[in-house]
Amino acid sequence: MPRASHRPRLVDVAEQAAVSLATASRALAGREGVSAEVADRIRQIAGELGYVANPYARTLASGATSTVGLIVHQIDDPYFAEIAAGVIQLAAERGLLVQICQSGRDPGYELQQLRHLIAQRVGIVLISGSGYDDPRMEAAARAELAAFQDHGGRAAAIGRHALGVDAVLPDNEAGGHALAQHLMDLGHRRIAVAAGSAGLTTVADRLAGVSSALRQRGRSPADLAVVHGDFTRAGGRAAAEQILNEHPETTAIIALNDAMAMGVLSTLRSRRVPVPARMSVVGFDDVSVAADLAPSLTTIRLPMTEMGRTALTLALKPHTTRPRRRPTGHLLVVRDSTGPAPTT
Amino acid sequence: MPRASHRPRLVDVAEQAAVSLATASRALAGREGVSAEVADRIRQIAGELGYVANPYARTLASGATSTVGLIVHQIDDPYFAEIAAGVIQLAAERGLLVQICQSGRDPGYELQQLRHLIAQRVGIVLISGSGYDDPRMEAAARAELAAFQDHGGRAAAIGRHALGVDAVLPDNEAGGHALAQHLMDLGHRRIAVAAGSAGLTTVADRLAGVSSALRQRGRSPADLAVVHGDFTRAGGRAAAEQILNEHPETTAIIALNDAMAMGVLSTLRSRRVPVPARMSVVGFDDVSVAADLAPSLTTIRLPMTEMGRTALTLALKPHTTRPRRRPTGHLLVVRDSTGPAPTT
DNA sequence: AGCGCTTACGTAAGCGCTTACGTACCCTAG
DNA sequence: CTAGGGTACGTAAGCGCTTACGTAAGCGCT
Repeated sequence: MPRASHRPRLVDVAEQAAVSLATASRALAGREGVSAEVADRIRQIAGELGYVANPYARTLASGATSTVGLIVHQIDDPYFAEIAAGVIQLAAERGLLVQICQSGRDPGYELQQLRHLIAQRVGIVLISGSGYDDPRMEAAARAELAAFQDHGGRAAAIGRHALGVDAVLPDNEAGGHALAQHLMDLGHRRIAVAAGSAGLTTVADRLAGVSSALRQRGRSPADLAVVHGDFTRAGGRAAAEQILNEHPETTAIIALNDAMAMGVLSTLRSRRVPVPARMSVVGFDDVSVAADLAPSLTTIRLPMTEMGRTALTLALKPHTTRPRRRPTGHLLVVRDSTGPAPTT
Repeated sequence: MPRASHRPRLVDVAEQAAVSLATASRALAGREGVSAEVADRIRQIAGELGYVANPYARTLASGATSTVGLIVHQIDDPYFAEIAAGVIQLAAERGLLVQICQSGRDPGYELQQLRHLIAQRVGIVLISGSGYDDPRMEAAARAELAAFQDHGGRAAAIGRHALGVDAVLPDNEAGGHALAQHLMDLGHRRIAVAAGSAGLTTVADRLAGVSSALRQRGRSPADLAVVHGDFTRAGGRAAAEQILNEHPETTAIIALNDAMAMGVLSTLRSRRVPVPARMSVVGFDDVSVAADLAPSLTTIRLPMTEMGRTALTLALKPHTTRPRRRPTGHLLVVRDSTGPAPTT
């Protein structure tokens, strides 16, 4: 491990300014108890010396951390990359550092990462990505976060409601509803869903929205062909294969995220199923490539970058007993992957 | 700022084990000078207590940092996201933490981020993304890194040769060469290049490869229509427009990264130019979506995740006077976006 | 028996900050 | 003129670790 180096220390600044350590510290922290002239002089000297406080010493002495830990499923998934971009942006504006961990969609490993971050004394934990339908794990994470907050830490979640912390909540159900409605408006009656792993709450919520839309139109959700797979492009490809084989009458596929939608489009292309002439496809999230696909993807837009910023904003506010909730809103973006149901 | 909390400290472990602080520290660090039985007892007690060393205290005392700072242009660009994934993976295996900064492709801001990371006492700096054709900035960054390494820090770069530090170097020139060759093999004679900003060394290198391939076949690189734009999808769209307007005889477009290639495809689609029947398109990088585009993209595969891992691996090795260089290798991946030149 | 060497551990001095408390000094009120 | 209360600063005690150095015991050797 490398060894940190001989940068100017606070003593150097204090010496130059002919004041004590305490005064220098107060002046640079902008705390009161220092006359304006002295404070100015100290700040100027610090600037000239290129003094930057050693965060390790500062944290050790004060107990106050300025790093935020961010847990994502996979950083190279555009959904999480965009969230991370938002978090990093805002953190940079606030002079905070961001540490990123990948959980790989494994609840056990996620819990481990969470503990690791807390043990590393980050001040803020941001946990993003769908929750898991695994009461033990969720309870453990919840307990961990509660203890963390009891000891002065702050936490916020993105896309998970069951953690007992402030949360940014995408309009999963409403979005699913809007997608199904859009397809029914186009005359589709045989709709299939390419859903992510059954154990993810995001999948359940989006699916619930789809079902409720069907019910609203007097149609039985039981008619819906739901195929589960990984919440990835590969999962989408597999799901599409299965749908084409087992439900050949399908005229529209709802993929529960854009990654799966891309996989679905990929399979349809190789199977020479024209989109949207023969099959309509919709996604969810509106990752930035969605607009550039061929055909461009009809989907639900979620403001991912914004969501990252909001989560950090929440975490920077003081802890409240009742967790705050910030719904994201959503927007149906109609592009070229959807069209009227084939009349055959 | 939150306040860190009452976790077990090393004294607690030492007390329980009835040994001194020093012995406990040594035992947990696995250093010698402790008998096997005592060391075992200490480790066991630490485990029971859930003891995790306070990294701030540890760093302050030892001067050894275990965080690595990673600078990327944009984390939500798949190229960088995949690199980051590799870095984070390996860091997790090694028990290191990763701090990510975005430079937004602005050399000035990048330099600022670099200084910030160093001031924050990270032990390792990883700097990724194309270099800039701005001697002042590059020299400043180089100087900053040299000073950092002189003081015991470690640094590595990904895709930049001029920083005087260990570097992972994508086969930019060879890749460009291979792309041009592939297109010429298909009979294309009117080739245009959708290039990123002229100030990026990556752009220059890839372009040089293209030119050399032309020269090798006895053709003048002057014939090549080169259009510069942002190294993004939007830049690709704009470049394609310009190529279609100003060089209508073009039958193949080389986009110098996949993002631009996606923009190019997008424009071609909206202008109803069939790919590859009327126009072939190639990209560079092979980001994971490239295979799922319509048509799937012929491109040069770079092992981004691997590159991230390699860069960190280099940085974990001791400093050498002569910077190490690790070429990445490359692979031409032929997919559906390229075909024979139209015979008209 | 005495010497030096090694091994296993303890003692204590920091690392560079923050901050509770102490102490001058000045101002105002009585 | 002094008591009381600010204000502006200094003193010093940590924060939780690491590590140079000290020490005592055990060993083999002459």
